[in-house]
Amino acid sequence: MSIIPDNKVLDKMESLLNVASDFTRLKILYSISDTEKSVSDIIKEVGASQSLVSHQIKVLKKANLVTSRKEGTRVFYKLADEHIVQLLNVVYEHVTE
Amino acid sequence: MSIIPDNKVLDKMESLLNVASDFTRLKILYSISDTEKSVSDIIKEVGASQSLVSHQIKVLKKANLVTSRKEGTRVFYKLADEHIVQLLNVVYEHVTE
DNA sequence: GTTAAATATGAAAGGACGTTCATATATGTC
DNA sequence: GACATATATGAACGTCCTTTCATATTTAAC
Repeated sequence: MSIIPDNKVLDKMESLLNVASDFTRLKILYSISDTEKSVSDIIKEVGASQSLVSHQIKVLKKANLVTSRKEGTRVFYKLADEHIVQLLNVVYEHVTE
Repeated sequence: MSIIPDNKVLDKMESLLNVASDFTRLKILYSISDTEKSVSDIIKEVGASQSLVSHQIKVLKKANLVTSRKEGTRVFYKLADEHIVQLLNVVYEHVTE
């Protein structure tokens, strides 16, 4: 793995890491890591304001880290794929030794 | 993994991801992922200015992602541990499908 | 159609961050 | 000591981002 990936790949890597590197967004990702959850459930579990959670979910959605499903007035979100969990795990392992 | 880690752990995760989520720093990490390299070698391989590379190495060092060894006027840097490579790999896999 | 609940959006403030430029420090050589 | 090379540091500028506040949109119930 001695070769530096080309700029296009590095750009995408930077974006993904950037999206993941936020306190609130990390909480949201963990909160929906086992099951899909509605926004109000996420708000309760994460303990942040409605507006903040909504804004950050939008960031996660735009980066394709989460997918959504609408049901009445509620919107359910879940992780887009298993890579996210792997990423969280690797980082978790690193910081907890 | 349904439970959200406590704030102390999340803070550390946020920091690690933050440090990793930069174009120049990613390049530096890749550049020393196989062997230790001197700053001047890193500068050549990464293609950034001396000042920028030095500043960003400092960030990596402060976050304990790299370790250094001095030899005369030169300073050699290498990755601090294998978790970093794992992190890069997971992210790389994700963005290249 | 009004009201209430759930979610999304826009603007604005404040701080953090990447980069450049200039300069400093350290080490080796003559 | 003077000089050259390698690396580090500090200040400054512009830009991006997180968060809050206020408001809009959507859907269901009555």
